[in-house]
Amino acid sequence: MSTKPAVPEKISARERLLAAAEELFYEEGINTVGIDRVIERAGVAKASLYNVFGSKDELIRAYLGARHEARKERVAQRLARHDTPREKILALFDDMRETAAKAGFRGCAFVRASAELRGEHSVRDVCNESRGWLRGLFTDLARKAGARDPEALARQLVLLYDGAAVSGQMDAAGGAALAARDAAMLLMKSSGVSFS
Amino acid sequence: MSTKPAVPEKISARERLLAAAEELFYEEGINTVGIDRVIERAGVAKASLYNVFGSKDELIRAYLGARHEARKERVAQRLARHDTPREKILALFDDMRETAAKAGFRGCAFVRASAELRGEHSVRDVCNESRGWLRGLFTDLARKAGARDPEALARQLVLLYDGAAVSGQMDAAGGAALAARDAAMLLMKSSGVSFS
DNA sequence: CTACATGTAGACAGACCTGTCTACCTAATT
DNA sequence: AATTAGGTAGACAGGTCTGTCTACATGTAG
Repeated sequence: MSTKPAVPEKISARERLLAAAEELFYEEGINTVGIDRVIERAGVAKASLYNVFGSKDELIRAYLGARHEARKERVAQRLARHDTPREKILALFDDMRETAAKAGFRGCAFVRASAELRGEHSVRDVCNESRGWLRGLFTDLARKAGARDPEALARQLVLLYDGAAVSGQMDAAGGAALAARDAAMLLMKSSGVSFS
Repeated sequence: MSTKPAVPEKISARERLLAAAEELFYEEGINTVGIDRVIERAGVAKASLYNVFGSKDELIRAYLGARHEARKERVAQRLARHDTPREKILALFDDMRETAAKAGFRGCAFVRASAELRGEHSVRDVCNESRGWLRGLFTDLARKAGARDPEALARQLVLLYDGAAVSGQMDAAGGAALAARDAAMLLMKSSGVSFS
């Protein structure tokens, strides 16, 4: 292990490929976008893609995995800004509101990708991991918030969260995430979560 | 206008194509499935497809339009079984529960199709019509049920409805529509809908 | 009998897809 | 100085895609 350059200067082919895949796959769909367009936007040779990832499927998995990691990071930072579990739950809907308001929002990347897969597929594992993480997070927060039935409340909160993403993908009018936040407050109240 | 045969005996190429498109497009995606597989399953010549529909895009529009009409019909029949607006709203979630429980359920066909389109596309119009109809139906029922803010309640109910469809598409565990129904009851209660 | 609508079968064009391969280049480590 | 890791450029194979076209079959209306 010799000295590695502290500043790599050049962005590696892997990172440029992931960035290009992120833009193109999310915006236009994993089946619609071909390899050629990805390497063109990344400014990378085709051989590099196959050296690094081995196949398009693996590139898709890496793209979704990177999105999952990025969301975990972003959510963790946002949750750290709040103290009570109740506020943290609402913060998740605030995050969705900001995300869905951005230009180019097209809904949940995992739902979109899953819609394009035929039959069983290794890409589905990444989707399941992401969904499990989200549901677990809601369940954990619901329990800490003192909900009578944390699993049941979490399931309902996930419904609202997914619904807000779908509306952001399909409907021209915004505001779905805000409506979801309001509904989440009511459901928490009915579930016995105390109001500070 | 001469006498038309009362019993056509043979199913027209159009109907067989729509039936094949329904199965294949919904199950595997509109981009993934090629024309050749559709005409093979329909047992129809390629020229017939292009004589009747003119293009694959038009076939997709017809497929989604037929789904929209079928859902309107199915929902109308179910709503007719109930008297109060409150029960009719809950019946919509019962319908979703039954639909999502069927083998081969893959989520909302319009959301799935929309996820595969790149940029603006005439297929999106059919999706928007379907979503407008659903939201209008919820709004109408919410108003008749005496909700304080029918538009707001309808928006929340649509969130739950979409969320249930997403969960049915993505998650192995069922029961999402039932959770959505429970949440819908709570939201109605909070919105001032009287309990019979 | 004729004319027409509706259908079948399948070849074909032109484009795009994934994945492999050869040949070359550049910079850092040994 | 030599080696090696990582990258570029692009041709190529084999397949699939949409859409068009020709040629033929069948049944019904006038």
